[in-house]
Amino acid sequence: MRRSLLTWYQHQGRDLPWRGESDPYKIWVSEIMLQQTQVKTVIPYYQRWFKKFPTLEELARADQQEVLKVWEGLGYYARGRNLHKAAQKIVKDYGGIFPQTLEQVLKLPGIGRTTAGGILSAAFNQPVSILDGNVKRVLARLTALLVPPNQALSQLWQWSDQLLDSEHPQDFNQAIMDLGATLCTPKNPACLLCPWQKHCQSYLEGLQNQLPMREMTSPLPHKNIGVAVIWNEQGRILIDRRLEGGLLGGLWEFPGGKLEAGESYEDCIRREIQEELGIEVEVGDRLITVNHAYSHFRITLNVYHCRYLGGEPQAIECQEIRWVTLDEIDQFPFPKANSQIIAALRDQNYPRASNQG
DNA sequence: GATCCGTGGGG
DNA sequence: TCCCCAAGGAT
Repeated sequence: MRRSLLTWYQHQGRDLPWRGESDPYKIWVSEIMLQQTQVKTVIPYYQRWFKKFPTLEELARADQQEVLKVWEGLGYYARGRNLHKAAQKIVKDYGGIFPQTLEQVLKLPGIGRTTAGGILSAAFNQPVSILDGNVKRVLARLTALLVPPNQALSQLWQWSDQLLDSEHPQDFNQAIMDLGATLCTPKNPACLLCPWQKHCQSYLEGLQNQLPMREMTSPLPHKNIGVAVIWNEQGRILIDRRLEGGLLGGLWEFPGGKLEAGESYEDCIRREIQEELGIEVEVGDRLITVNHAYSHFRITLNVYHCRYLGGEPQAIECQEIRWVTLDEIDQFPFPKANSQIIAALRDQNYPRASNQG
């Protein structure tokens, strides 16, 4: 059974930029980028990353803002922040040499059991099992698991451990992930091409399109947000850097906040700007409305041009604030929903600028 | 153990 | 348009 998978992998495995790579730094970066993120999305970010941070030492020396700028658009920004923190820890604790024991690797921020197994098997051919989304799906189908995978994690880890080819852990882990990504897909699995067809309980029972069982999901709540593009008399815009811990931590944004019951967007924006920045603004024309879905809620950004009236801007509910021109704004990492606001500002501003000469 | 944490693409 | 889900980890 292991042999049939490895033979399939030898002929049908994907050719990916990090395959055959022996530098643990490069393996590590690929594993972090691939968390909850498809290969196609990762590849351009992966290439760009090493132009900016060719070595682990250069990553450790970088400023967090540079790291987040390269990560901009990839999402789950704690991954980028943790990559940076872990690089500094590796330089400090291990002399810049990526650690090679499971215990040490698991202590690095952003690395859990699956990522640790992925790194140790891919970089050092160590027999450490993994349980990513692909493996969960493959094993759930293989065994015809009758509960959602996340309700049977200890069982799935046992199966992953038992199946792992201890003679070829590097290729085996890559192979089972490729199987899940290319044949044993979430919808319409290509069972006729599968090397494990004869071993697959779901296929034998005709259940491959019913399994794995779905996880329980609750409907996403929706929030309406008032957002301010605050202009001063020099034609600069006020942006703020979000607090470290939570959603989009460390990224820049246009200030604003949640609309309260019975409140107009004008009132909301004046209130939020006073609370967060301690300044007064006049709310003007609506610039754009942006709908965006995060992983656990949806928002509508109602964006208004505002005029700065007075008060000294203070970083009350953020890390930092800055007045910037539209030309400078590209230097700062912004979340995706905000990039639509920037695009709208450009569209609107260029004709204005040309009219003014 | 349940929640939080982004974004893009497919059906 | 809407829902699903993708190389998960931290709290």
